Amino acid sequence: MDISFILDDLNDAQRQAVTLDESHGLILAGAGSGKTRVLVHRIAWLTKVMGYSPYNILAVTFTNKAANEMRGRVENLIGQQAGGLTMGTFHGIAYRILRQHYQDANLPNNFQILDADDQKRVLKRLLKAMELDEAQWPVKQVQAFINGEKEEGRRPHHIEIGHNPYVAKLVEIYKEYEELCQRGGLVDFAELLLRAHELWLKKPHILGHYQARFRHILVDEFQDTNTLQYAWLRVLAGASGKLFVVGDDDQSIYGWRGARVENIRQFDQDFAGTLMVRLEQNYRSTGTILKAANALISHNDSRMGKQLWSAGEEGDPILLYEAFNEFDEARYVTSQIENWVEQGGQRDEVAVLYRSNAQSRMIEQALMQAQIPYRVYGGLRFYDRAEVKDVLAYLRLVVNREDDAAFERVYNHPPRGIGQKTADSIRQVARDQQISLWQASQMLLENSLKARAKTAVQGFIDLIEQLQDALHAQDLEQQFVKTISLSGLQAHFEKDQSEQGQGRLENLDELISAAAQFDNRAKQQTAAGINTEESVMAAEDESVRLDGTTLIDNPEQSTLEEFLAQSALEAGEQQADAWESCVQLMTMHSAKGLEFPLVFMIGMEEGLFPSQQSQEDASRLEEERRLAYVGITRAEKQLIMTFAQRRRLHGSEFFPVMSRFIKEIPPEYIQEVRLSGRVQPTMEREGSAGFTSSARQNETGFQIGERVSHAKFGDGIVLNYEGSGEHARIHVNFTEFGSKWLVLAYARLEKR
DNA sequence: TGGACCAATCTTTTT
DNA sequence: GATTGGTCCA
Repeated sequence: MDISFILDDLNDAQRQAVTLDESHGLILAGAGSGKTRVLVHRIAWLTKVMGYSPYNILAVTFTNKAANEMRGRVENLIGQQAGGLTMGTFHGIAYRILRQHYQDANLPNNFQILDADDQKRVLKRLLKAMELDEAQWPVKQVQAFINGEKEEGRRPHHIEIGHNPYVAKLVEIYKEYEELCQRGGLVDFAELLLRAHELWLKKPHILGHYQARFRHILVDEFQDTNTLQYAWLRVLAGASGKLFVVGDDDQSIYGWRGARVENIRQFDQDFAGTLMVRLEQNYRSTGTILKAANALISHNDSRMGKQLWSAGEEGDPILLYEAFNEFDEARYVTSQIENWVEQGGQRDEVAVLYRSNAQSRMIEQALMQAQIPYRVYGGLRFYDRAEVKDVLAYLRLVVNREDDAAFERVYNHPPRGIGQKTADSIRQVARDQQISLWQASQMLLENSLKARAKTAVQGFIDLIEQLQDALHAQDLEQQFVKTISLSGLQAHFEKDQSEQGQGRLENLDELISAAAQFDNRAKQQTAAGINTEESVMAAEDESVRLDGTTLIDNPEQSTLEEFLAQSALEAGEQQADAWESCVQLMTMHSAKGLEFPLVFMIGMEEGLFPSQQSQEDASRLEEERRLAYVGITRAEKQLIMTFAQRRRLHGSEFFPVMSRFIKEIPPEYIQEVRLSGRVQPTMEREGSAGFTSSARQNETGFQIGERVSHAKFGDGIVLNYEGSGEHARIHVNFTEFGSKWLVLAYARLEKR
């Protein structure tokens, strides 16, 4: 058999990884070293050469995007056979397993997924019901605690309380939250994994099935796994399954959300007979960029060790620009992008990377002014939008009346006269009786409710019942159309003539067409069902079935339920103006896995990057350094770093120092930019437009050193001023209150 | 019930 | 400084 199509375009290290024998594999894949290629070719090798059925292979990723890309590339390589592979995110796969064995997992068959936002709302309500002060028990912290414990695999009874009353209370909340979710058939993200893990431990025959089935488990971005995911993989692999994990300890940047670099560092100790392969040849960046990256990351201790190299050109030095302030920084970035385009470059070949989202604003303004189209990554994605979630909540309630999270979201949205008091009494009854809000409403209807409230609540109950009837025997698209109109959401948003209201209506239309599309695909899948059935038969054990390819083809689940699950598990791409070539703006975190010919790293300053909060702790600082490493290695041809002498942040002025990460790059790879016609910093003042550097004009009417007085702060001396018009601000050192920046228009300063 | 006003907050984010 | 969440009032 001709296997050249699998091996021909691989380098030695890649080939070694792809052709590993029956052992565990740990592939240390540097940035741009072809890690996806190795995964894809490994799958081809296993199926075409080693003779494994696609049904014996599981490939796990963190994001849907990665899963989709892998599936596409495997299909290109091995064609139709790829359909039999089980591929997906940790959460997606856990979900399918729970669906398949919902009874054994002690879940109702219509259980719903609670996304992070829903979870927060549920917790908020719970804290209120438990009469806990929100200032003392911030929802965010409680949420982080519960998710953190779940991700460590701990239930409330596992947690060591000791004599800590604070922890004791958190555990109590965790416990109540758990009961609430169980009653409502609600499963949050961490719960998906934890339940699946517990299911395996409790039901050996189910575990045995999956262990027998998944002979080879491939994992992408292994450095990002948390404790639970690691345990999950370990249990699944069992004594005979083979793990093939690909990752890069130097690119571990999610420690703050539970990822453990230790998982990749200690892998070969936990899995005997692991063969390690290093992929160090980089196909992305110039020699200079790689050397700079290598030098930077070598400042971290406890690395597994890796040196990226390239057979390509050395390329241009990294450019370093010291801006006067953030305006100047943005202006410089913009002018460089204009140069790039003038010299024949494309706008979408350019990425501007920053540490925190707040930094995008300046760049956006400058790009807008220069009329350069751009796209900002991050922010709300489609299924996260409020109006979309509203519609989904109605449907969730139709599917599962016990879903309190959905009930809370829509019982009075759009407004239908169920006020605070009525809602409170419903919640009270629900809590006292340990029943759902839905049941509590019905109970209240039977006895104590004033006429007006009664009509309102009855109206809502009738609406949901009516919706259910209306949806019966309709296709998915019609179900959404009906829901949007009957719920009153349509009319509600139509009333809003603003741009925002119009946008919401458009999103609802978009949701309808997403539903139509999903339905079509579902029907196609069913039509091709014979094929699927055959392949399922090929699996070794029919006693427990897992449909590996899709969520479809589960007779107990309606298309609507499938759609609801998918919308929770895949928040959806945020729409981009696809037809226009855009400059890409994003955080360094979201840049991981991407590459661009021209990359800017802006705000390279102590306090910003590395961020203030990471300065003290050595391990967090190392993570920041890895983030810088990720940023640098995104660049293919040219890397430009900038920092500013002064920067306005959170409303006040700072004078930052250049980031240590720049100093950690040997100077021979860096070229400092000096602009010939640059305005002297002391002379430079920003007008209200922000990007003109005219000489200082004093529009304030005050002089530096002048004595002034303020109604609240008393007497002081003018230190400085800036801006003009209504943005003009003045810096005053008050005798009693110290120095403050005041907006001149509001301060009503008086001369003394 | 919605608008207006005030206070608190300000890494990074996928599922 | 800008956003967000909460509270207060017509």
